[in-house]
Amino acid sequence: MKTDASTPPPRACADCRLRQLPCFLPVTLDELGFIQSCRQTVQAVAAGRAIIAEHHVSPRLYTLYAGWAFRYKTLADGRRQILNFLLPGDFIGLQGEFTDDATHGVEALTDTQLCVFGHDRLWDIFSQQPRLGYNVTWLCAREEQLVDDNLVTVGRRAAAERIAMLLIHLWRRAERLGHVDAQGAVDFPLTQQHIADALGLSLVHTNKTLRKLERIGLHEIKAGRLRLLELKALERMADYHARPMRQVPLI
Amino acid sequence: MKTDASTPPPRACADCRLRQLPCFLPVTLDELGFIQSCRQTVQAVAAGRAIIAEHHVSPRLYTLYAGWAFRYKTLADGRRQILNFLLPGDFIGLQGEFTDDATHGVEALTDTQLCVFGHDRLWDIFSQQPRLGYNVTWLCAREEQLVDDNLVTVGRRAAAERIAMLLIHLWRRAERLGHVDAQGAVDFPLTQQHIADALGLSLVHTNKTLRKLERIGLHEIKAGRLRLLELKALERMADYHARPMRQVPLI
DNA sequence: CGACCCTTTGAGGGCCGTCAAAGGGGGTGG
DNA sequence: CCACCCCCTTTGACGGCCCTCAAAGGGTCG
Repeated sequence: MKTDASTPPPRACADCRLRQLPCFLPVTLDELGFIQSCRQTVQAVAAGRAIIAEHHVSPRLYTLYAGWAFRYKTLADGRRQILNFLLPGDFIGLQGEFTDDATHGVEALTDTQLCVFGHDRLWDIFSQQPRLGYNVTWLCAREEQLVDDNLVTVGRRAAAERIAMLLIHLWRRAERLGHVDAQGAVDFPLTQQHIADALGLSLVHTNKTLRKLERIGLHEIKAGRLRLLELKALERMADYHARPMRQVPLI
Repeated sequence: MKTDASTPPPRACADCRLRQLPCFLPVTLDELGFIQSCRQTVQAVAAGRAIIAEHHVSPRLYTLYAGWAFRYKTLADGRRQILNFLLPGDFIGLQGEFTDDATHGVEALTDTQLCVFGHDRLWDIFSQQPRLGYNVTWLCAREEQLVDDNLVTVGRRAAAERIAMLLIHLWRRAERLGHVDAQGAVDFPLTQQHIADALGLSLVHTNKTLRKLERIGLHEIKAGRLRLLELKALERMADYHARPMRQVPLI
């Protein structure tokens, strides 16, 4: 039902468990071989450790194979903003390709497994496999959408609306990946501090608002798993509009 | 000194006034010819009119040739969030390529001139001119950075810090394009409502904060032009860190 | 000259931030 | 196996930043 973050990606991309999920675009055998030739190595990063350190340029690109991570930025005095969460299949490190100073950090939220690509292969992707280049752009545009959405949430929604939004959003992303169990629950590894940092709220107010939503029976977070008990009510509260699910690329 | 929004782009891309600016990456003659062959037509959009209507999928891509615009999203009850501002050279419409529902609107802030590309040419760019495909990704990643920065601002900065951030940011972008006059002023076509919508503030509070910064002499907005009188103080207030200026692609 | 948009200022209140402290749960070491 | 510790969660108190409501002033265009 879920991808085990302790199992590294298989040696052959053809055996990749992610690729077997219906939410990812199929690739040709040729493209698959090319992707595998780009894959430098495999790497495990433990929960709480940096995948890309803030203010450091990473010479690598990654595909998140298993586990959750997040992109973030911090101000000089320590205030932190989480930009978006990364789930299996997400591509990491593209921003570093086009700027001299690394702009944000990436941290593992759970234990993670990563497929590692040398950044010098990025140009090879575009020049040798145009369709994969197109897909890289696709992934980039898709990540920008996530940030767009989060910006609207942080800029214009009240605390309860923000939390409703985040819960629905993450639940849906986990659902796509087949992580929903028979009880309608998904793994939910965020602490309330993560939620606060993603939503532009304080920890205390995040806790009070979460408890309020839970008390009126909209959702339940128990033992690191999230269930949405009143999806419609949450969607109404957040002004959430489901997007049609569409296959996305996987590099 | 500034690009006149009433002058349409020249017939030949080789005569493009934007391309003569040092902030844009040079292209080969071959690429230039290709870009011109992709350019369907030219379009003027008056201040306040939609370039891409919210909730409509645009079958077109644009390069903003002259004038300012902005991307935004609105909630059902009318609350609006501006995601980022668009200045000459920015590429518009990429998100629409990869999702079924259009996710955001684009509105002209001033009178604008646009170069129009059919969206069916996007694939041609990747397949026939890999380097231009790479550049499209570059532009996409760069726009995401803008949204990242704005998200940090809205999520974690206080009102005065947000405003300082926006003023510096927009001034710098205009400077890159050579829009600074001898008095250190740039065109600044935003209303306070735009500033409020970009920063997640109310109009009233935006006004009061702007006046406060102006009263202590940090900046001046007069006759639609902005001057930064105390750049260092503004940067300290905003925790702003200048990024090295680097040439960017122009499609 | 009136209409409309944008700016400006005041008053009052509520949402959310900070400070403070206790409770719970899992891991580690004695 | 128990004790301790650390991290995360939870709750209360209080204050301030920012929101809403309201209304007047200025500039431009028809």
